[in-house]
Amino acid sequence: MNLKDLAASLGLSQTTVSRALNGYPEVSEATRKRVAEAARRHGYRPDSRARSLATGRAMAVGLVLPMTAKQEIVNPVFSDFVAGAAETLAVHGYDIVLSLATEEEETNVYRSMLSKGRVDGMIMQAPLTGDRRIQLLKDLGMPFVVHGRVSDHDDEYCWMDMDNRHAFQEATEHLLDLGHSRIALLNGIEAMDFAHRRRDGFLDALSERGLSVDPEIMDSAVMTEQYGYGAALRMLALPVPPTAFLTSSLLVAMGVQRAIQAKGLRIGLDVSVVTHDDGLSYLPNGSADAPIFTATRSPVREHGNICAETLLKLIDTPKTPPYHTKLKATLTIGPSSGPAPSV
Amino acid sequence: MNLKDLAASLGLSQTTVSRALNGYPEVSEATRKRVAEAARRHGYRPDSRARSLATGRAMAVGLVLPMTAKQEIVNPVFSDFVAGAAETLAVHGYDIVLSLATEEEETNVYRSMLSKGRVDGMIMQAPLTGDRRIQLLKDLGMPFVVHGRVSDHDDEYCWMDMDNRHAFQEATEHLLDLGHSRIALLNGIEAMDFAHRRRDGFLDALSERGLSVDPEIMDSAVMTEQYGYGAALRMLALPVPPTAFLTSSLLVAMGVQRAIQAKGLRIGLDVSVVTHDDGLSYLPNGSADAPIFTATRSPVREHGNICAETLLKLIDTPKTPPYHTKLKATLTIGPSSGPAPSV
DNA sequence: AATCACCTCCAAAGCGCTTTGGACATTCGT
DNA sequence: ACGAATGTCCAAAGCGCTTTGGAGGTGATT
Repeated sequence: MNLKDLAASLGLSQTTVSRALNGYPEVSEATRKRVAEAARRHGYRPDSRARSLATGRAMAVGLVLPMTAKQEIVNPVFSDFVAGAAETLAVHGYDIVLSLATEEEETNVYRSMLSKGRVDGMIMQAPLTGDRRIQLLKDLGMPFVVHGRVSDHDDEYCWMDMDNRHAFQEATEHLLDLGHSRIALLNGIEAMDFAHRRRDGFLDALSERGLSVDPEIMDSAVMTEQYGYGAALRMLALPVPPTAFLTSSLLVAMGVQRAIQAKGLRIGLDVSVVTHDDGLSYLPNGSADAPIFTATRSPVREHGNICAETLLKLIDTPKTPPYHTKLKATLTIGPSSGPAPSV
Repeated sequence: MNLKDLAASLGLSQTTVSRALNGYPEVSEATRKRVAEAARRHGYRPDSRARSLATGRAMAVGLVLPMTAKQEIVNPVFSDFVAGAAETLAVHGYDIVLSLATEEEETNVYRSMLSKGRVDGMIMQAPLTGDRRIQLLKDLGMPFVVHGRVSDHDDEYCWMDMDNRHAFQEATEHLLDLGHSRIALLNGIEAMDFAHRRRDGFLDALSERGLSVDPEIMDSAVMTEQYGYGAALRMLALPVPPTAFLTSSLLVAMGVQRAIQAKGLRIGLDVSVVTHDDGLSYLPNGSADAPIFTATRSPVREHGNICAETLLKLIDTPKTPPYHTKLKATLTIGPSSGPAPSV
C-alpha cells in the first residue's frame, strides 16, 4: 500500500494525504483523522527512500566502526559510544548507518557513504595520528564530527574530545601528592592519537616536579587485561619496582590488580593503581559511592550523546565554523591509591 | 553532479552511462572507458536512494541495539557481533542500519525499519523469553534472523544460536569429572532466553549424577566483574562453600577470581572456575595456547558472520523455510579448573 | 452585492536512478 | 545482394514521496 493507493482509497489527493500524515496545517481536523485512521488500518508505511529523495534529507548519519584489520580487535568503547549517539539521534528521528573501516581498502573505506544520499553526516571515531580519513571526509564535503582529534589539525574540523592530557596530568599529580615518585605508565597503543596526549600529560606532571622518566616502566599496547597483568608482573620484578601504576583503561587496571595480588602485595597499600575509566556500562568501576579504582572518569556514552548533538547542529546549519567540545574527566578517589610505602 | 549531467557532458544518454557504470554488456569497451574516466573526473557518486528506489533493494540490513532502558547496560557482546556481521555484509555491499530498541515505546521500536525501504532485512539480538518483537518482525513481513532464540517458537523463524544448554552441561560435567560436587552457578539475568537454557544444561548434568541443587549457590544478574566478585565472596563465606564456579561470562569469572584471591585461596587448586567465553576481541581468555580460564568458547564475532550470511540468503530467496544454525561451543581446558580438593 | 481573506483541497512537477522496448548501424551467413 | 543476427545506443516510463502554485468554496467585511 503506497501513498497513491491510500489517497485513492480515501477519494483524496496524494497531496492532502501526505499533508495530513505529516502534520501540515492546511488540512481539516476531520480529514486528518480520517486519513490517519485509514493509514493505520491499511498498515501504510511511507517509503523512506522516496521521502528522502523528495526532501533531500536522509535522516541518517554514518558511523565507521573503528577497526584496523591488522589487530582484529574491536574497540571496547564502541558499544557504549554508539548507544549514546543512537540515543540522541533517535530523539531527532535519525538512524545510524554503520560501516566497517578496514585499512587495506582505504579509498573504499567509506564506500557506502560515498554513494550519495545515504547519510546526512558522519561521525568518525578513534582517529590515528595523522589520520588520512579526516582529509577524506573534508573532501567529501559532508558534515562530520570526530570523536577525538588529530593533534596537528585541531582547528580545521569539528571534534569532541576528552581532555586526555589534563586527565593524565591530574592523575599523575594525585599519585605524586601521595608521595609516589616511581610511577609506571601503561598506555594504549600510540598509533591512537589520544595515547600521545595521555603520555604528554603524564610526562608534564613528572617534569614539573623535576622527576625524570624511566622508559622501563612505560609501556603501550592494546588495552587488555592480559597486557596489564603481564606488564605489571614484569615491572614489579624490577630491581626498583614502581610503587604506582597509571593505566589507560579499567581492563588494564584489572590486570595490574591481578598481578599485584599474585605477587602477594596489597593494592592501595603496597602498590597504588590509578586508571582512566571510560564509564562502560558493562564494566563499571564499582559503584558511584564505592569505586574500586581511583580513576579519571569520562563516560563514553556521554561522548556519543555530544557527538550526535554536535553533528545534528552541523547538519542543520552547515556553515558553522569548526566547533569543539573538550570534556574534563573527573578524578574519583577510590581505595586503589594510597600513600607511597616508606622505604 | 548527477547522472543526467554526466550523460549530458558526455553527449550520451543516461541509459548508456548507467549501463557503462554498472557493468552491463550492451555498451562498447571504448565508451565504458570514457564514461568511467569522466565519472572519476567529475567525482560522480550515484545517489543511493534513487538507485534503491529504482531497483527495489536497499542494500542495507537493520540491526537493533539490544538495550532495555531499565538496566542501562549495553550488551558487551554487541561490538564484536556487529563487527562480524558488518564484515560479512560489507563483502556483499550491504550496510547496517542501527536503531535503538527501548522497551517503553515497544510499538515504535522499529520506527526506522517501519518506514519501508530503508532495509532489506533485519537482525535481532538478545531475545528475551517470550519476546514480543519476534511477532512484530513476522508481522512486518520482512526477512529476519534472530541471534539466539525464544525457546517456545523455535521453528517458526530463522535463527542462529550457540548450543547453550549443551555447553553448560559439558562444562558442568567437566567439573563433576574432576570430583566437584558442590558447584556454584553464576548465570546472566534470566530474562534473557539463553540464560534459561544454560541453567537447564547445568541442572541436567547435576541430576544425571543424582546431585541435587542448592539455590544458595545459584545466582543470576547482569554479567559484570562486580557481580562475580560479590557473589563469589558471599558463597565462599558459606558454611559449606562451593569448590567450583561455573560462570556465564569471562568478566564474571574475573570477578570470581578476584574474590578467590582475596580469600587467600588458589584458583584451580582450592577453587575451580569454568566460564563461558564469548571470544570478545578486547577481552581475550589468555592466548589460544595458554588460556587463563577453562572455558566453553564460541566467538560471537563468528555469530555475526553467520547471522549476516543467513540473512543474505534469506533476502535472496525469501521463500526459504525457517533456517537454523546451532553452534557447538568448544571446551578448552585451562589452569583455572582442577581436581576437587579432598576434604 | 461585491470584495476579501481564509480554509481545504488538488494537479503536476520534480528528486535521481534503473530498465523496458525499441531504433539505427554494422556485420554475418548464404 | 539480401535478410538476419548482432552490437551499440536512446527515449521515456516508472519507483513513491514532497512541494509548488493554484482552484474552488465558505464566511466575514465593506
